Amino acid sequence: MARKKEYIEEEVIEKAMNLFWRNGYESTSMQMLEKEMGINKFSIYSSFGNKHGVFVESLKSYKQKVSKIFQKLRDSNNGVEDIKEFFYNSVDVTKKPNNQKGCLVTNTYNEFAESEDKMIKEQMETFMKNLKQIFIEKLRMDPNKNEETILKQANYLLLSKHGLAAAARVNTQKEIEDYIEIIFKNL
Amino acid sequence: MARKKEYIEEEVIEKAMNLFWRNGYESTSMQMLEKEMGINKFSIYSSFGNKHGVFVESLKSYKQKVSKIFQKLRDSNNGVEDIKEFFYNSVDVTKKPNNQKGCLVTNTYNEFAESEDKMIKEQMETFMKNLKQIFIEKLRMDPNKNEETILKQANYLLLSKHGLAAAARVNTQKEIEDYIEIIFKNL
DNA sequence: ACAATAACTAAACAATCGGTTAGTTATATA
DNA sequence: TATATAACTAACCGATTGTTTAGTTATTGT
Repeated sequence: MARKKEYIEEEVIEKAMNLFWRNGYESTSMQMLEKEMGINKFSIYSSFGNKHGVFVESLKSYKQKVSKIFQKLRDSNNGVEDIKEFFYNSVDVTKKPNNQKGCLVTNTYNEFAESEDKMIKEQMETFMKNLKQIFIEKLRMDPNKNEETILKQANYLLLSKHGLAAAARVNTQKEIEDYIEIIFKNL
Repeated sequence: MARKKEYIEEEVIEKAMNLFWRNGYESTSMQMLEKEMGINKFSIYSSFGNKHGVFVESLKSYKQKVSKIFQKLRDSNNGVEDIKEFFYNSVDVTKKPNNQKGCLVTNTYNEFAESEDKMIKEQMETFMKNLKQIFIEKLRMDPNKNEETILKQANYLLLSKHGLAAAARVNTQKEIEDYIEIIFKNL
C-alpha cells in the first residue's frame, strides 16, 4: 500500500522513557524528544498522538523494564529478606545506563502529585497497589505476624520505598545502604 | 524623593511562596506570580530581580515560617520522642492554609535534584545539615547510644523525613501515621 | 509501470515563557 | 510649589512551548 515506518515504536519509546526519566515530564520538550528518539515531530504525533501520549507509553515501557525485578521478588521464598534484596536492587545505580536517578514512577508520582491527570494517576495507583500486594504476600511468609501487623508493615515498606527512590536521586550510596539496613531492623 | 511602594515585599513574597509550594518552580509562571502577588511584572522585577530571585526569597520566607517548629524541637528535652513529635508536626495538614502539601524544601530538593543551580543547592544543603545536627543532639540524649549509632540513625531519620515529606503529598493521614510509628520503633 | 497511500521533511502555527521598556503617576525634598 | 525620582501601567520583546500542515518521497498492490 504505502511506505514503511523507518523506526520501531517500542525502540523510540524506550529512548523517550530514558529522557523523561532523566528530566521529568514538564522539563522534557518536544525538541528534546525529537533529538533523543531520532525521529521528527510528525512521526511522534502520528504514532503517539501528543506529548502526553508519548509519556504514557514511556511509563508502560518503564513498567515492563522493571517487571523483571518484580517477578524475581514474586518468585522468591525468603519473606522479608527478599524485600530487602528488592530494595537494594532498585537503587543499584551500577545497573542503570545513563546516570538515571531514582525511579521513573516515583518521580512521576511526585511531579504529578498536584495534577488532575487521571490517566497518569491511575497508572501510579495500580503500580503502587501491585507493589503493596507483593509486600503483603512476602510478609505473610512469617507465621509470627498477624494480619494487622502485616498491613501496617506493608504500608511502612511502601512509603519507605517511595522515600528511598526519592533519596536515590540526591544521596550517596553509603547513606542509602545505611538507610535500608535500619528500615529492615524495624520489622 | 519619590513615590512609595504600594506593597510590602515580605507580604508579597509569602504569597509567592505559597504558590511555589503548591506548584513547584517550573510550573509557576510569571503570570501566575503577578496574579497571586497582586503586583505586576515591573514591580516583581524591580524588587527581586527575576523569577529565580523571587524563588530564593520565597525559600527564605519558608525557612522562617518553619523555624518555629525547629526551635520547638531544639528546646525540648525528651530525645528521640521529640523527633517523633517533630515528624508529626511537620505533616499536620490541618495547620496548613491552602491545601499545601509536603515541604517546600523537600519539593525543591527533588525538583532541583538534577539541576546545577548552586544557590538553590546551597540553601538545601544548609537546611538539611541543620536538621541533621538537631537530630544528632537529640539522639545524644540517650546515654546507651554510641557515636557511630547516632550518626547512622541521624542519617536514617534525615532520609525518613525526606520520604515523609514526599509521602505527605500523596498518601493518607492513616498511612502516614503507620509509617511514622514504625520509623521510631527501634530507635 | 502506475496509481494509491502512508511516512517523511520542514516550515509555520498560536500561545505562552521569562524579561524589558517607554510613558505616566505619585510623592518627598528643596 | 516646583522638581527630581521612584513606582506604577501596559504594551512589547525574542525565544520556546506543544501542535499542525503543506508539500515531498518511498513503497505497495494492481
